[in-house]
Amino acid sequence: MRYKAGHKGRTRARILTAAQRALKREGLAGASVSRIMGEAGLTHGGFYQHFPTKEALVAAAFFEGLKSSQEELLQGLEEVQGRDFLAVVVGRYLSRTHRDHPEAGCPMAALLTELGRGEGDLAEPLCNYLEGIAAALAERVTPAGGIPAEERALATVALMVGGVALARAAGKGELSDRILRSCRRMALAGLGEEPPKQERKP
Amino acid sequence: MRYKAGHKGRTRARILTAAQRALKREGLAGASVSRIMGEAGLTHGGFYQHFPTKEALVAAAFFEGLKSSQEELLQGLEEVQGRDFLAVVVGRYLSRTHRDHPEAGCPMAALLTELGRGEGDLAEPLCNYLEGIAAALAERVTPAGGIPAEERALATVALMVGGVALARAAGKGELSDRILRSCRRMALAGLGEEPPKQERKP
DNA sequence: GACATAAAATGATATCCATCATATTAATGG
DNA sequence: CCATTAATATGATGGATATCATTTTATGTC
Repeated sequence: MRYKAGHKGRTRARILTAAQRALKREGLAGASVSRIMGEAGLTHGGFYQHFPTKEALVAAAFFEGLKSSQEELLQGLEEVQGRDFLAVVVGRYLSRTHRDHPEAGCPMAALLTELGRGEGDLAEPLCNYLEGIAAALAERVTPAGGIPAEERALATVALMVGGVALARAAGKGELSDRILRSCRRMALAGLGEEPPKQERKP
Repeated sequence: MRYKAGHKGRTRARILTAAQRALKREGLAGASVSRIMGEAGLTHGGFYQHFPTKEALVAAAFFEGLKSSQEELLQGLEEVQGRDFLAVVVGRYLSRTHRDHPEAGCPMAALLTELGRGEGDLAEPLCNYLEGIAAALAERVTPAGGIPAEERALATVALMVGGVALARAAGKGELSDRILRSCRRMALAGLGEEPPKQERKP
C-alpha cells in the first residue's frame, strides 16, 4: 500500500461534502461533476475512482445530507418533549438562517421537487427516512386536535419542508418572513399554551 | 399581412401550453427548447420568433400555469365558505390525481425548489400571486386556533405545496397516500366538526 | 395563378456535460 | 534514493443544449 490507510476514504468524504453543498445550492442537474470536484480541491478526472456514476454520488450525498440534517435538528433535545420539543424543532427548521443557507440545510427543502423525476431510486430510501423521522416526532409530541400523532408528524414534516422551500422561492422580503412565521404557528397550533409574544431567534 | 390575424398569437399560445406541461414534467433545466417545440408540433428554430429567450418562456409559462391552476382549484366554490370550502380545496390539491399528474397540476408543487435558484426574477411576481391566493383563502375561512386568518392561509399554502411535493418524492405507495391524508387533516384541524369517516375521492 | 412575405424549418456554432483513456504525481517499502 | 503503484490530473469523445443565420414553406393579395 503506497498511501496512508484511509487517504482515499478521506478524499471520498471530501467529495461527498462538496457534493452536498453544490447539489443543494445548484440543484441535481445544475451541479456538474467538475464543479463539485473543483469545490473539493480536485479535478474532474479522478471522480470515477470514487463513484461509479454521478447518479451514485447524488444518492450518497442526498442520504448523508438527510442524516446529518436530522442530527443537527434534534441535537440537544434528547430530554425535551411535547410542545417545547416541537417548538424548538420548527424554530430551527423554519428559520431565516435555514432559508438563507440552502447549501448548509436540509436536502429535502433544497431538492424536493427534483427528487421524483430523477433516475435513481431515491424514493424507497427516502420513505424509510421519512418513516423514521415521523416516528421520532410522533413519539415525543402528544396527539392533539383529533389527529393521530403519527399523522400529525408526517404533516408537520410536509409543512416544514414546504414552508422553507416556499419562503426561499419568495425571496427574502417581508412576505417570506411571514411564511416562516405562519408555518411555525400552524405547526404548534392546538398544542396547548400559546408561545410568549417575543419573536423566536430566527 | 399574409397570415390571418392571430395566427402567430395562437402558435405562441400552443408553445406556452406545451411548455407548461414539459416544464412541470421535466423541470426547468430538464425541459429543452427543442423538446418543448416538438411537443407543440414545431421545430426548435422558430422558437425565437415567439420568445426572446428560454428564460422568458419559463417565466411566462410559470405564471400562466399559476393562474390557471388557481382557477381550477377554486372553480365552483364561489358560494362555499368556511370549513366546507377549505375541505374541497385541500381535497383537490392534496389528491392522488394531483400527485400522479404533475404535468397537469400546480407549478409550485412541481417546481418549487428550482425557483429560487434560477436566473429570472420569479420571486417578485410569485409574491404577488401568493398574497392574492392567501387573501382569497383568508377571506373565506374563519380564523381558528388563535392564528390570524391571513397567517393560517399562508401556512395552508405551504402545507399543500409541501404535501404534494413530498408525496411525489415518496413514490406512489402507502406512505405517499398517508402523507396526503395527513396533510388534508392538518389543514382542517381546529376548524370545527370532524369530517365523515369515509375517504374523500382522491 | 404568380408574388410578396410572415411563419416555420433546417442547419450551424459554441458551450457544457458525463464519462473514459491515458499520463503524471507522490508516497512508501526496499 | 529508486522502483512500484495508488491517487490524481490531463486530455479526448460523443451527446445535448441555447441561440443564431439561412433557407424553405405556406398564405393572402393582385
